[in-house]
Amino acid sequence: MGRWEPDARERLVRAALDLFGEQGYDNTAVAQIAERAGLTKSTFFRHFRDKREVLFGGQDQLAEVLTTGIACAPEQAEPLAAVEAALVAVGTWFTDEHRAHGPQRQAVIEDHLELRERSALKMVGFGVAMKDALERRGVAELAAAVAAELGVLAFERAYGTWVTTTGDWSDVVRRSVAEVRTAAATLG
Amino acid sequence: MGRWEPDARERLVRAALDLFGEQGYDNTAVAQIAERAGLTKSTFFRHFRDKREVLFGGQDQLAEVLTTGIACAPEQAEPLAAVEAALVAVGTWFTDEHRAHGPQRQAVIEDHLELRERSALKMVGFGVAMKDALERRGVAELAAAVAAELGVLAFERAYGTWVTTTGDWSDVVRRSVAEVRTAAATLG
DNA sequence: AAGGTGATGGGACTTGGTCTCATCAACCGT
DNA sequence: ACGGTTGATGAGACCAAGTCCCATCACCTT
Repeated sequence: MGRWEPDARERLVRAALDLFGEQGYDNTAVAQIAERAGLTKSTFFRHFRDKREVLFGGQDQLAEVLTTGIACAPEQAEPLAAVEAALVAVGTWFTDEHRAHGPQRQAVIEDHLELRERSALKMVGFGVAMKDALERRGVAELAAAVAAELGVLAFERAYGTWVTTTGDWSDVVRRSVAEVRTAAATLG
Repeated sequence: MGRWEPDARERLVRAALDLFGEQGYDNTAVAQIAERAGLTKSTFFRHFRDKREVLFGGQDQLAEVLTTGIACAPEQAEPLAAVEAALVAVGTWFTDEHRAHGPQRQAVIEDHLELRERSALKMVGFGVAMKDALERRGVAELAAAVAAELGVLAFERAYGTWVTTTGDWSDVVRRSVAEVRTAAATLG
C-alpha cells in the first residue's frame, strides 16, 4: 500500500480544495498541493492526469453508473425514462462529502475557464455514455443522441439545484427530467 | 501594421495545420509553428490564447453570428425556428478555406483529448449564446435551454456531414434541424 | 530470511505560457 | 522632410505544468 499514510488520493483532493479556497486556483502550485498532503509532485501526477483533474476525479465512474443505469432500466421504458432511471441511480454514487464540498468546488470551477472546459468535456462524456447505452437498447441513433443530450441538460440543472438546497437527489432529478421533457415536447 | 509581412495570424494557422499534419500535434512546439510562419513564440501568444486555440480561432465571431441570427429571426418564429435561422446564417461565415481544411482539422482534434476539450467548450459557448438570445426574445428560460441544446446538437451533426460531403450548408443544416426536431417531438 | 511488488521520492528535462523591455515600421501632423 | 506616436514584433528571462527515469522503501509472499 502507501509508503506512509493511506488514502493519498483523498488527501490530495482535500489539500487542493483547501488551498484553492485559501489562495485561489492559479496561485496554487501542484507541488504545494502535494506538499500539504505530505506527498510530492510526482505522486500527484500519478493520481491525477493534470492539475484540473483533482477537481473532477472519479467522474469516470459516474459514466459507468449512467451506462449500467440505462442498461438495467425496464425493457419497455422509453429513452428518456431510461435516462431518468440512470440519473436517479447516480444518487447512490453521490456521497455526503460530495454535497459538502459541492458549492465551493462549483465556485472554483465557475470562474476559471480551463476548469469550465474540463467540466464541459466531462459532460460530453456523460452524453456519449448515455447515447451509447441507449443504442445498445435498440434506440435509433438520432433518438439516442437527443435523449442523451436532454439527459445531460437535466443532470446539470438538477445538480445545480441539489448542491444549493437540501432536497433528495432522486426528487430533484426526477423533477428536472420531467421539466425538460415537457419543454422538449412543447417545442415544435 | 505588421513589422514585415502581413496576415501574421493566418500564416500562423497555416503553419500550425501543416506541422500538425506532418509530425503530429504533440510533436509540434509553439516555437516551431512561429518559426515556420516567420514569427516568434511571443507573437504566437499575442494572436492565440494558447496552442489549442490556433485550431479554433475565430469561433468567437461565430457565437455573435448565432446571437444576431436569433435576434433577427421573424418575430413569430418559435424557438427552434429561430435557432434554425441562426444556424443557416452561419453559412455566410463558413469560408471555402474552412471547408478545405475541415477534414484534416477534425482529424487532429478527434484524437487529442485536450482538443476535444476545447471543442466541447466552444460548443457550450454556442449553446449559451443561443440560449441568451432566445431569452432576449421572450422565450422562457427552460425552453430556451432546451432549444439551444438541440440547436448545438443539430449544428454538430450538420457540420460533420458538411465537411465530408459537397452539399450546401443551408440544406444540410435545415435537414439536420428537422431531424432533431422530430426526434425530440417523438420522444415523450 | 529472501525476493517480489507497488507506491513513493527525487530530480532532470521539455514545453506551454507570462511578463517586460527594446525595436522597428507605418502613420500623422507640422 | 522631420520628429513623435502608435502598434505590432523580437528577444529573453522566468515560472509552473507535465514527463521520464531511477532509486528507495514498505508490505507481502514464499
